[in-house]
Amino acid sequence: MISFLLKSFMFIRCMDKSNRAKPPKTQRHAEATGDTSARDRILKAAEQIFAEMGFEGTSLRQVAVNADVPVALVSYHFKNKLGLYRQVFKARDPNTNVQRLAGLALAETESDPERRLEMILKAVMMPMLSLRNVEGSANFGVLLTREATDPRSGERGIINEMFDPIAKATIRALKGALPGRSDPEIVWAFQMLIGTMLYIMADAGRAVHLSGGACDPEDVDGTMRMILPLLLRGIRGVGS
Amino acid sequence: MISFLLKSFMFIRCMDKSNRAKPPKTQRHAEATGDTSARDRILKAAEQIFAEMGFEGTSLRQVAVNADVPVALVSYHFKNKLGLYRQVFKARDPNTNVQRLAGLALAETESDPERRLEMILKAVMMPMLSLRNVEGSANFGVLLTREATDPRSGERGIINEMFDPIAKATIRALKGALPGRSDPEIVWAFQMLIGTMLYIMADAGRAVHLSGGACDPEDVDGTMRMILPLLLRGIRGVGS
DNA sequence: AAGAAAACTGATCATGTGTTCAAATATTGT
DNA sequence: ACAATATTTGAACACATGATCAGTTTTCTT
Repeated sequence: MISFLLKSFMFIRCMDKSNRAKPPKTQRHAEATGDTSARDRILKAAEQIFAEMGFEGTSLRQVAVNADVPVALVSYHFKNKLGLYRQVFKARDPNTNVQRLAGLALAETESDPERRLEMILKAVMMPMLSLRNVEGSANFGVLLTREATDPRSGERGIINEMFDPIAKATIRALKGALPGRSDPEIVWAFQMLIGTMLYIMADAGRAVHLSGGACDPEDVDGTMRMILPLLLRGIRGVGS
Repeated sequence: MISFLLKSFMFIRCMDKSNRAKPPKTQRHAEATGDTSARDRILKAAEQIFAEMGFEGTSLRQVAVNADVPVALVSYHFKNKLGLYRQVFKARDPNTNVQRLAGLALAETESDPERRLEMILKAVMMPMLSLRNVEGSANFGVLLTREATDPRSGERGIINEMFDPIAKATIRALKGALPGRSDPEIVWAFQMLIGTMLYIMADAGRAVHLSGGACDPEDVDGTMRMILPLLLRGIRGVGS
């Protein structure tokens, strides 16, 4: 009788496990077999929920359910809710910022100042905007916009830690491409660039709504074709 | 003995009350005497905390403490956390949007298209940016930026309900001031305008940080002097 | 002055939160 | 094969949350 109950329990437990998207394996085994490790699944789920609900609005239990792991495993891998949050950014950091720095380096080689400025803007915006089209990366732009406009972001220090290098490199590049401009002019131009980019990344249908469908941030190429001349003309200015 | 205990209790209770910043009065009495009513104090405290902590991160208890009222009073006046949130926006709506519509109407009377476009941009941006300098209003810009970039904003409907009129009026004005431009061009220009404005409003020291102190959004006039030409040149375009 | 309505208050509820812990299981290095 | 280490698991904790309610006080109306 007891064994029957045990078997029933095991069966139910087994069924429950089998409902999981992917059988849970340890990290190293997962890497070997090509499966996503539990750690990666947590990160992926966290990115999505953090983007949708914000830092405070996200519950670790919801993350755990979406990642198909028990809650305690989140704390084991990332110690804290804040630790998980920071790791989500850390995981995205290299991919986008390396692309940007490479683009900026390319721009430096362009002698025509007209085209040089355009390349700088493209180098900064493209790696971010095109995340919308990369499988499973669509949420990061929203998350980044949240963090960049959150007053409590300073305490977490993520923006300063992770985006100061690319920000300063961009400002330096702009200064090189726009000789004669004052430093404040350059920084404000940079702020306009970032503000516009963030707003587009966070857009959840407002552009479509206001334009009757003509403007859609999902269409990265179309968006760039329209927004780049606007920023370019504004930053380049009348005379130069 | 019982009366002694009662008196002690009353005394403690009285002391507790006397610690409150302002003696709580009912709404009508408060209006008559010029004091801030409990309802207004709740709204004011809510705006500040919603801005700092976000919708999910805000606790009604914290709002109640800052407003110096018992928690239950918040639910009494605003039914819900969401009800409170919506009322914070409703309370700010007329002041800013009336100013903007008035500014747009003024711009319509300007015949010089050059100056007309400048007046439109000023009409849209100034009422928002200058909130930073209005006593007790500094937080609303941050709150609005949060809401405008929150994916869950659609469910609440605040942005669509409250800013569609001014958005469409602005787009109409831009279209009038920029004949020959396609509709998508106009909408993307509008998005750049709003994105830049929101990012500046939400700025919590990043502009100062990147510019070494030269760029400070707190200085509304200085900010407008720098950011307006950038947007103007971008939107106006080369030919016109 | 008296009754009606509005404003206020403290207590309580069910629920969900982040985090911790000891025990079980799997993987690795020797 | 064995010990050491890394990962996984369920249960539990202490605490905060939004919301509700009955009862009191204040204000308004007549």
